[in-house]
Amino acid sequence: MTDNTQRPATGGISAPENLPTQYAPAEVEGQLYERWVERGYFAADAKSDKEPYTIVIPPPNVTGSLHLGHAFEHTLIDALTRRKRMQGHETLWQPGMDHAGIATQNVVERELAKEGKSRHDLGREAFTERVWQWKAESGGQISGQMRRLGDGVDWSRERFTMDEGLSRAVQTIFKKLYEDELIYRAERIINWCPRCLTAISDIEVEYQDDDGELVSIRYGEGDSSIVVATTRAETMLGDTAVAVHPDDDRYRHLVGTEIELPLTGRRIPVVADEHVDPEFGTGAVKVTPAHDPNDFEIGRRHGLPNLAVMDEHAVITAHGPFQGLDRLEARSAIVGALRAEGRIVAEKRPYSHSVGHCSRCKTTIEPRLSMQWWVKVGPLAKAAGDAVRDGSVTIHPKEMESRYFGWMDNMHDWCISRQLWWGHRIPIWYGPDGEVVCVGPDEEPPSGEGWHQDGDVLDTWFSSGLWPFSTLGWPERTESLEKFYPNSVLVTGYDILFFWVARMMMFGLYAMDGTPPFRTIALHGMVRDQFGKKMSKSFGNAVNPLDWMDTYGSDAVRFTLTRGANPGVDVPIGEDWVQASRNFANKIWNATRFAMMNGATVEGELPPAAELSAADRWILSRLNSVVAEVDAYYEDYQFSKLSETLFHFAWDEIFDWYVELSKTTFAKGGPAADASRRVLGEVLDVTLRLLHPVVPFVTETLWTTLTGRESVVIADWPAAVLVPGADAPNGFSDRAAEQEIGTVQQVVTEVRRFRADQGLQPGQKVPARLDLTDTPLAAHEDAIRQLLRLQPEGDRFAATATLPIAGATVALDLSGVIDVEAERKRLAKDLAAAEKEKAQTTAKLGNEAFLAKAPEPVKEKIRTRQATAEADIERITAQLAALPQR
RNA sequence: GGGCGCAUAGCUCAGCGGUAGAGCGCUGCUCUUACAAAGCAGAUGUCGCUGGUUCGAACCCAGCUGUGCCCACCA
Repeated sequence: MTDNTQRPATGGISAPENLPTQYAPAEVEGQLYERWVERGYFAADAKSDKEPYTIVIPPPNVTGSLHLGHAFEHTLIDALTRRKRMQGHETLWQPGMDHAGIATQNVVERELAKEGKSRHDLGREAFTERVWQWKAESGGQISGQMRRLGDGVDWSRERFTMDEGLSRAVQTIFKKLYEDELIYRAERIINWCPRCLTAISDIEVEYQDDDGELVSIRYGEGDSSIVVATTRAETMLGDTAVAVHPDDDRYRHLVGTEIELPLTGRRIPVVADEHVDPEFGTGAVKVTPAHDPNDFEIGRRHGLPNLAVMDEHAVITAHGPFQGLDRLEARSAIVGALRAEGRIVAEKRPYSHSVGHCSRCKTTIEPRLSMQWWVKVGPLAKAAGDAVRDGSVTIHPKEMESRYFGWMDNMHDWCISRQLWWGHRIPIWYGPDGEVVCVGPDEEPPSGEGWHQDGDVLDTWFSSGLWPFSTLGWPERTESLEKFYPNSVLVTGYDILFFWVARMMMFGLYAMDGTPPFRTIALHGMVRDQFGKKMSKSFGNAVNPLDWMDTYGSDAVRFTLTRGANPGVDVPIGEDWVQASRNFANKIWNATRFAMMNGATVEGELPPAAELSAADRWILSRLNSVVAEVDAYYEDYQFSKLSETLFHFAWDEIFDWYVELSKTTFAKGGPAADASRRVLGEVLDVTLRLLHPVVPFVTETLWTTLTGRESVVIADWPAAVLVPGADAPNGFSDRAAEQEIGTVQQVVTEVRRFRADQGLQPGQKVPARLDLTDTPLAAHEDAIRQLLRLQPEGDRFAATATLPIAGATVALDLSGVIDVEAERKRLAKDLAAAEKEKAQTTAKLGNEAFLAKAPEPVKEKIRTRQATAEADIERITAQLAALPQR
């Protein structure tokens, strides 16, 4: 769709005089969003001929609400898709949510606990029903918040990982993996959360240093005794060996013998194993195969029994005085008992060591031997690594690749079964005679006496790994799947590179016959507070982005986040910065308002180059450069750069100079004013379109008012700026005009500085007289007078000094009103700076090595600097000489 | 224990081989008819330390110090 096919805007603010002097974001944002949705701007059509552009949302948890991290990620995705939409792509921003197995089950269980019930009181079916009910009532508040942010997602395609369709996808791939022998069942040591009562995968374990106590315990008696050290004394009840290094002479004589395990009356063997580090501690380690992953491996190598002494709640089950104690009670009880027997030979307290915690509830993980389902990741991870290695998928920023490879190349098999009720139930049925049957989506499960389904559900990341294609209808070959797979880019935080990205890569390549789920992975950083500290609820520095959006507008929040977004780098954000962004929005608002009140227009062709003033040509030339810069930054995911570029171009160049210069032109009227009105309209039109992906709301209001067209959402993305009559088919460029306006700026700034230094009031009468006759600035005399607020015709003064700034002559009155000493001081400072600059450049140009080796453009630059310094010295010396003598 | 990153203005960060930048904060002056959520002007840095490469280093190399993150089975 192009601009001229758009209908005129209806309703809302349509005339500049209706725009209030201050921008009030809250009043317009909500209505604009609903209008966009109603008009179907965000709907993606699988039948379209346009080139597709697809991004899937990293699905937020149903339990979640929008925090700044989401706001950040969504802003980046939204900006990318909005731009592509304007560029004429068939754009899909796929929304949806994740069922978040453990997290959601925990929330609902907590709710039940308030009623004094547990999930077991309800039973499996009623409990899951209850979760669905919870989801319907309070889950998914995030979608309302996404609307507030302005996320241009296709709501008609919203998906949930527990939807029927997505569940079919889960079952389908499970069966495929099972049949390819990439899913298997095995008894291993897994990470067990004794509070959630489920296994969790390695990456769901968070390690942190905890203070513990390292006790050294003497096993056995006399010459055949061995001292072992442990932080987990309670597991000794399950010890089935002591291990030493095979080459350790201290213990060589004991290998193969049995020694007494204290408190139990059992005798356990001493085994030799390479895993033991003879340098650490006493060089002897107790072996508890049922409660430690390393010990399990040692046990397997030596055929040791696995003796479990704790149940799923981490309560001791071993017969004896410790039965019924939980692991911590048991630990101190056992240490006490050992001490009483004189078995404790050393204690080190506190002893800081790394302990695993459940990422969901922070409970200390208990390694536990149990039967679980696993994905054999070897071949899948290999393919996922290769896809990046061979360049079919690229990672931004590139430094993150090494992390990705490090993970993919060393991935352990993935434990996918969870002892939960909320999630995709494992499609495995067991028969009365030990049969195991995997049931596909359209198959009848076996029935009859003794058949039952596996009670576990799948890891929540199993279904989110299918997200890039399950949301498009897979396993069916739908039109949407054909059109929108693979996704164009994945935008997500580096923190879930392994949780999520790795899984999508493996499953995508596997399910889609080697086609990766996306071509590019663009990783962003984490949002932090204004001091660079991690935001967390417990630390009290977490911010609710909705509060800021209410106060300053969604655009302000979005612009702040984008402005801080360097690829892969964390983003600090503080309220001051949101305020600054709001000020920017207000500035755009007022500048556009001014332009419209002065008749700026987008109607008709741009006037031919010959009819444009230097200022017009300058700003159009700059506009053309900015369009190109912004495009380049978008292609490289340099959000910070593109926002910064637009911010400075709009404020420093358009608003501070072009708009100010145009005031004089408008006041004069005539054809020059008409030309300028058209140029100002053009510049704002293009700039608003460039800004729209980042600040959609304020640009929509202003652009529709300025142009009278339907919506900037469906406007064309700006292309090269073309001016009739200018021989510049790839975009208008006018270096001479840029230089000329640069000189005007220099003169005006110089005089302003003089006046500020002199403390001269603007109301005070004409302290400077301009004589620009026969200079290139003659044409700008009126504008300069206006900018300096000089009287149209100043009196002549007796004592004057001239400032030969780039050929212009500014005559300054130095009689009477000025502070001669202050001026002398200022000039002396400037003179010193200029002389230093001259000395530096002269030294450089006198350096033979420099002249021989430096490239020509650099030398040219230095020569220019030298010339400028010399001119400055001449000028300042003249000014000093002209100062009244006393 | 490995791997990766970072140290630049009071704060948060750009710059990554040719005169030190931005936003906020700070100091003056100004209600100039788009905007005081503004305008104009200004101050502020031996670019962590030490060496090296180069005509030239904030930028490249080495070492050091400090700091952050990721991974890892050290009892």
